[in-house]
Amino acid sequence: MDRPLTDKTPPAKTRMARGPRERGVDRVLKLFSFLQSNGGPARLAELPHALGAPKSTIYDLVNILSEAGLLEVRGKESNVYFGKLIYLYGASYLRANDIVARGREMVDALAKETGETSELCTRLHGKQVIVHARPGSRPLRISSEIGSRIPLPWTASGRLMLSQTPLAEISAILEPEDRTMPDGKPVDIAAFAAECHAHTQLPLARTVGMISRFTQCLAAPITNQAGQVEATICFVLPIDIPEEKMRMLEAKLLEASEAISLGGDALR
Amino acid sequence: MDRPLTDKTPPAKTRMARGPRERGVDRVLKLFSFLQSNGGPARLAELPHALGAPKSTIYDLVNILSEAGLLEVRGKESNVYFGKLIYLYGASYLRANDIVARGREMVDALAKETGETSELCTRLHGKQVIVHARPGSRPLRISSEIGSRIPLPWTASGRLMLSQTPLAEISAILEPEDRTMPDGKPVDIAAFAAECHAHTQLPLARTVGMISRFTQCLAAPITNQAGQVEATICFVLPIDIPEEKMRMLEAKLLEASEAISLGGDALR
DNA sequence: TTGAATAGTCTTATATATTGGACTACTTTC
DNA sequence: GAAAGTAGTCCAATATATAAGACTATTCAA
Repeated sequence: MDRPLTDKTPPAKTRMARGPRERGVDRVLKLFSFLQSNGGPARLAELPHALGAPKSTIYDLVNILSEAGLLEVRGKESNVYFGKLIYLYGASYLRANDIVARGREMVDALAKETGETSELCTRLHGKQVIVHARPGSRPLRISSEIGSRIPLPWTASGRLMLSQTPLAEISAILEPEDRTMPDGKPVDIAAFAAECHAHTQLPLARTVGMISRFTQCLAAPITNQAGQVEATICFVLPIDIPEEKMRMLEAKLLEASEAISLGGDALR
Repeated sequence: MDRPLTDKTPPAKTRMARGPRERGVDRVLKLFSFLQSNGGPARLAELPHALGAPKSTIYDLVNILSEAGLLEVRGKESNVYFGKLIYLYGASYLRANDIVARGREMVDALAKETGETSELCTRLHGKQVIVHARPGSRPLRISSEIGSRIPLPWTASGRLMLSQTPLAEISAILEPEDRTMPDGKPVDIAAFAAECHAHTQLPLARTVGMISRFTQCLAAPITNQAGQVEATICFVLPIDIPEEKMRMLEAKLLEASEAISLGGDALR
């Protein structure tokens, strides 16, 4: 959905170390996180420095993880990246979450049908994550990398995903880093929460020129059986789209949203 | 490719514990492995018993992992399964390994075009793994779950994936559990290695009635830039397929194999 | 309601994983 | 070929994560 100013996935937060030694599991989480934000393989020898971790620890853990298949180490440069096994686990996730599976297909269909960039988003802590995206057929491609994370207040989807969340919880969810708008202004949490809650009755959300001056975003919720917003589908559009086409896209999106959502229609 | 007698993914091996306490990382690996072989969410309270691990450890680790997003804990039953983040990491793997990405597409295309069940396989230790599969249009569907693991000696793909591997290494790769054929007979490693090496010159591999009496498998290698067999594409077919159609399928498969492989054509 | 079973939390001790750093092996540079 | 740098291995010490188990909370049955 709404697109980031930069495609570079931000470094991503992990729990702070509380002493001179750090848990193996935490090191692994940071390693994964680093690899993803790196966007590709990293040299094994670089990792200790990049992660602020001792050489011995990293060499040990990479050994274990690559032996298991979660990581792969390649070439004489010892390039480290995610391995087959993690891919298979990801596939298991997909099989178990058909909302996501069906959402993906819907995104593809919408993009193909309308020619507009379409995305499937979810929430991870205080950010939305682009889970799947299909660029439209416009000459100027507005693309966001899969996996890129954007603070919830920056996006239309974010408002939908928090539409059922009470103020206090919203406040708890948003990390300090998620409380600044793209233009640098701080987020007024109360006002933001109000915007979110407005969408309890209003399935479509729209933000205009929020992340980029020249784009707008139109989003619809996908709800699970319990009626909670689990994900959103959205279009990323140029701001100057004709009124009529806009209507059409809104209709399509609503239709898609209803087709995928699993009932309990809290958002009508 | 070749299909398993049972769809149930086997428990999968992990490094043995060497004392009264076990490393956190190892517990995590076992947990992941268990979840996958379980085929779906498991109750949190069951996990300590299922993994032979202390309650406190598992509760602790699941907390960390679910907070990170690698696992998700749902409902009042506390059902534990893979989370969004692991899916995103899997997607990163896919982006970095376009052999797999293109192989998937090819499998879909082949299945659609020929109506036969088609699969993409890789190797993980002594087993092959089905990375992607598309069932054919036959009334009797021969399906293998994505992620299911089959000992290399049971499959045509296995022979291709070991075609460049020296006997000693093959012997090291095959775990005890991978050295028994479906009918219970032990694998003659030397003979098996010879079969594998035969495929250095011969791109197509075929096994008839090996896993199931009524099916055969036809496989072709996918090589990386270094000319190593990284994966295979294959058809799973009934044994009684007409000679003529067989020829056609062989041609298709060869063509596909050449289209995807990244050169260094060690296998001609 | 009581009782029993199941699920989850918290604390404390000790077995060991993490760490620093010395050492080796390998590359690159001059 | 020597020197300097880079990559990887190995070992021993101690900070702490794992584990045991007591405890609390919740669910279910009668």
